Amino acid sequence: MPTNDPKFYVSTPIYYVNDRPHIGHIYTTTLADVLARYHRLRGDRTFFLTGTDEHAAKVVDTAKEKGFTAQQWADQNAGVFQDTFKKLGMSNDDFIRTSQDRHTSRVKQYIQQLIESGDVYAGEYEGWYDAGQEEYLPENKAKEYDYRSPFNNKPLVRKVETNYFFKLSAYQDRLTELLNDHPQFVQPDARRNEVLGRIREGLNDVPISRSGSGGWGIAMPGDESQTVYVWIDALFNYYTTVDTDDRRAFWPADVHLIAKDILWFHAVIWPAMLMALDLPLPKQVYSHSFWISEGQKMSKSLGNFIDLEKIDEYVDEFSLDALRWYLSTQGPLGSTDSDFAHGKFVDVYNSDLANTLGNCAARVTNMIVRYFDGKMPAAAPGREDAEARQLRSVAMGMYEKVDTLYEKVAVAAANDAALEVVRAVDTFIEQTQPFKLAKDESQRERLGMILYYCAEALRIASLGLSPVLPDKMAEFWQLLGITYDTQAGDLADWCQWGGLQLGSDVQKGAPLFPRKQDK
RNA sequence: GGCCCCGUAGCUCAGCGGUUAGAGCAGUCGACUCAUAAUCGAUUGGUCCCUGGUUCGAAUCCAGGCGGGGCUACCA
Repeated sequence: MPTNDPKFYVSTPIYYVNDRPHIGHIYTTTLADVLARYHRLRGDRTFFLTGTDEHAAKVVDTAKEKGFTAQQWADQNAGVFQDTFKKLGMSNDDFIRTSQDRHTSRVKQYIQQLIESGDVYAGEYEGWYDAGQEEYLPENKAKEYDYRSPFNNKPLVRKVETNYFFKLSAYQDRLTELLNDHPQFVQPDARRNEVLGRIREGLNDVPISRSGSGGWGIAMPGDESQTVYVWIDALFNYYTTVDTDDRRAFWPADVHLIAKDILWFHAVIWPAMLMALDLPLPKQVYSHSFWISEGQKMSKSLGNFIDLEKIDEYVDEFSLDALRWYLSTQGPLGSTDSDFAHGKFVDVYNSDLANTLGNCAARVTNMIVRYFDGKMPAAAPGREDAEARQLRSVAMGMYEKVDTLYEKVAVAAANDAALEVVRAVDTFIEQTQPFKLAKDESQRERLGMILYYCAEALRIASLGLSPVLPDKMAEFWQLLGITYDTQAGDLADWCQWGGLQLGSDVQKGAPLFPRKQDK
C-alpha cells in the first residue's frame, strides 16, 4: 500500500475446492485483479495470488461419493477454478493449491518451528462430539441443537482427544496493540471494531490439529496420527507461496482481500501465528461484505444464486469489462451487503459506460476522423483559453486522486475520479462547440486544439480506468493509435499532459459499450 | 444477552463541529446536434430516524429511544 514501496502483494482467500465458483469468488478475485493491474500500471513489482484450499475433511467424503480419490477430486475442482479465472481474464501470478508439495513441505517446517518455540503444544481438546457425523460441534451449536445430533437426533457425547494447540492466548496484548496502533490493519473500521471487541473478551488457545483424517491433509510433524487443521494449513498459503528465494521480497503481503465470514482467522489467528514465527505481518486485511441478489439473500431455494452460468450471461451480453465495472463500483467493499440486480446493472452500464465513457470516446474520435481525416491535430500551445485550461487541470489532477484512492482500496471512488475527467470532456465540448467551428475554415487551428484537448483528456481518463476496464481501454488506445505496456507501467508519467502525438492515426471504431435496453 | 456498524434528496451514497447540507442516477424544463434516442445547462426534491443534552454554533459530539444490519472463535 505505501506509495514509496515499489512492490505490491495482493491475495484472495484460497477457495474451498468443494465449491463451485460463484459471484463471491469472482468478486474477491476481480477486486484483487483490479488492484494488481493498478499496481502494475503504476510500475510496482506486483504479485497477485489466488488458489484453492483442499484439505478439508469433506473433500474426502465428497470424493468418495463421486468415486474419486481426494486428490483426483481436488485436481478436477481446482481445475474448474483455474479455468474460470482464466476465462474471466484474471491476471493472478500464481495459483496455489494446498495439496501441492511446495505448500505442504513448508507448512510442516513452520509448524515444526512453532513446536520448538513452544507456541504449539500437545493438549487436550474436550467438546461435544456427534458420532453420526464424526465431528465436534461448537458449544453454541450444540446448545442450539439441545445437545442432540442434528442428523440422527442421538445425544451428543462429551469427548476428549489429544490435539496440538496454538498459544493464541499469549498474543492478546500484541494483537490489541496491532489493531489499535495500525487501524489500517483491518478494514473497514466496523470490522476492525468487531475484532477488537472479541479480542477484549479474551483469547483461548486454539487446537490446530485433528485426528482421523484418513491420510488427507498435512501430518503434524512428529505425530502422524494428527493432521494440521485445515484452517491453519490454509492460512499459511500466503506465505508458503512466496517463501522462495526469488519471491521472498514480496512478503509481507500488502492486502489480504477476504470476505467478512473469515475475518477472525485472518485478523487474529494469522497475525498471531506470524508473530510466533517472528515474521513480518501483512499490512492489511480487507474484509468486504456479501452480494445479495435482486434485493434478497442468495439461496438455493430461492434460485437466485449468481452462479457461473449467470455470470457468463452477463459477460456475453454486456462484456467482461462491464461486469468488472459493476462489481468494482457497486460492490460491498464496505460493511454492508450490496445488491446484484439486473435493472441496476443495466442502469449503471448505460449511464457510466455507454452514455458517459463510450459515447464521449465515440464523439471525440468521430470528430477527429471527420474534421481531420483521422490524423491527430496539433495541440497549438499558447492558445489555451479558460475552458481548455480547466479541462487540462481536471485531467492532470486525476492521477493523484486515483492513486490516493487506490491506496485506500477505494476502487469505486477511484473509478469515479477517472470518469470525472470524461464528464469534463463532455462539458468542454458543449462549451467550445467544435462541431460548429468545423464549418468555419478560419477556426481550423482552434478546432484542432479543442479536439486534441478532448482526446488527450480521454487518454488520461482511460489510464485511470484501465485496471477495471483493461480490454476496452486497450481497444480505445488502438483507436487513438497508441499502446501501453500495462504489465510494467509508469502511470505517473503517462498521466502527464501531452502524451498524444501530432498526426497519429485515429479511428472511430465500433461503440465500446453499446447502449442496452432494460428488459 | 453482550459488543459493533448503519439510519442524510425517489434510489445508491459522500459529508463526521462552523458559510444558504452535497454527488451520481432517476424526475421536470430548456439548449444543442459532433456522438451510442447521446450530451450540456437550469431546476424539483431533504423535520440530515426521534427525544434530550454539551456548545456561540451539531447531520457532525454525548445520553436515551426507535428501526435496519453485523459479530459472538474451531463446517471452507
